[in-house]
Amino acid sequence: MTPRPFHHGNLRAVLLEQAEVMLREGGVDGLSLRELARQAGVSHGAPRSHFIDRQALLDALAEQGFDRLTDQVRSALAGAGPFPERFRLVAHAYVDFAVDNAAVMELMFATKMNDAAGPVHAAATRLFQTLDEAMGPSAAPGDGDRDRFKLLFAAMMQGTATLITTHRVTRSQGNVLIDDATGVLLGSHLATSLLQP
Amino acid sequence: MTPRPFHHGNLRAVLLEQAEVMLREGGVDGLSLRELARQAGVSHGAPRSHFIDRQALLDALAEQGFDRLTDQVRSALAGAGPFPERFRLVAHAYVDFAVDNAAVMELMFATKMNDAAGPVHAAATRLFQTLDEAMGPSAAPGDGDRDRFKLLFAAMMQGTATLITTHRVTRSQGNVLIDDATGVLLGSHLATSLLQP
DNA sequence: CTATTTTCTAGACACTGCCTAGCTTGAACG
DNA sequence: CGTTCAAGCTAGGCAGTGTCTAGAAAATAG
Repeated sequence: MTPRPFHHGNLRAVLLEQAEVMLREGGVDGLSLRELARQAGVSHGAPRSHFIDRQALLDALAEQGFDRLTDQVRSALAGAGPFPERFRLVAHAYVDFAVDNAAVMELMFATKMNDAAGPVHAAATRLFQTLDEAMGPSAAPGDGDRDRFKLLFAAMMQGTATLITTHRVTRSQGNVLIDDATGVLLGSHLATSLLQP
Repeated sequence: MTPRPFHHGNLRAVLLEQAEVMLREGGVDGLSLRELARQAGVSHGAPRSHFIDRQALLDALAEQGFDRLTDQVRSALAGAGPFPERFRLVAHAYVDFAVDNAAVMELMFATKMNDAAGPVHAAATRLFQTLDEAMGPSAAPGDGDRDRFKLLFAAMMQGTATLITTHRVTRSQGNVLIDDATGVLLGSHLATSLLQP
């Protein structure tokens, strides 16, 4: 057996990758730093060089989650056509991510992540900016209706995702819910300024 | 010092009460069975007679949370006047609870609570039924629009609550959001069957 | 009064996160 | 090229946790 080199080389990346697997299988509680080190073939203290805390690991996972969700929304937006359809696609992309990554979503929207500073909140802000882009070019900066519409849309997606991941609603019911939500939102008076720029 | 009697008498109730205090102060992670036993003045194994698991304790707290939220919604409904106002009051009651009991809400809507059986899910169902009553008497059983409206309303409240508790939105922004949401929902075509029974 | 069941105690075990001291290695620098 | 130096890793230890067990104490039932 060739002994593993002392320096792993890219331990951090491996840990993050394995951590997400563990997260998916055993939830947040099932994520142990020591077990993670064991699977990576390093000593139990090794992860500390890359993540000062267990919470630091969770933060990194949450940040990664926000970035991936942002990418998913962006790519849904890339192949989007006429205007009302854009929101349907974005909403479905959002909820799809939430369903496929329920454990990560739980990290992303944990009350722990409350410090407005920090990379996690920054990643969340990036996601919000992407949602902003979905609404097309801003007519006037500080558009009140526009911001309120965005929050409404975000709340709708997040709420729907929660209802599905907590099994309060089936997946297909969730799809109907998304379509209803986007339909209702786009039919509201808050959307008029977006539809007629 | 008079020694505490061997039998505590109502340990379960005391544990639940103290657990909620600990939950509020230190979050889910800060809730320790041993510390709980210490505060109650019993041995570390005592809680096991009432909660087989740590998870069983969390389940009980979640169930209690659902019941309290249901009560809060009910009492908001009790003093409600004209129709459109009912939803505003219910939504505010819901979100108020979520803000004041963020840690408990996290338990209530954790992905762990996924078994459709069990008292937690039952308590959640009771909450949903209460939401149903908020819509007034059902015209026809199995009203599709009615159910879709209910889900839309639930998703809206839950999403708004999440946005606030995760500090993505301030409390006052949240209040605007709730009013916007109820306004938009009640102006939608899904609400027509409710407004004209 | 006795038998049984519930409630609690006390000890043990495996496991966890975190801290510390020290070894190994790659890289920077004179 | 040789020497520092910092980063990455090991290994041991500590306090704390959840869970299991055997058994004592008390309430309850017969």
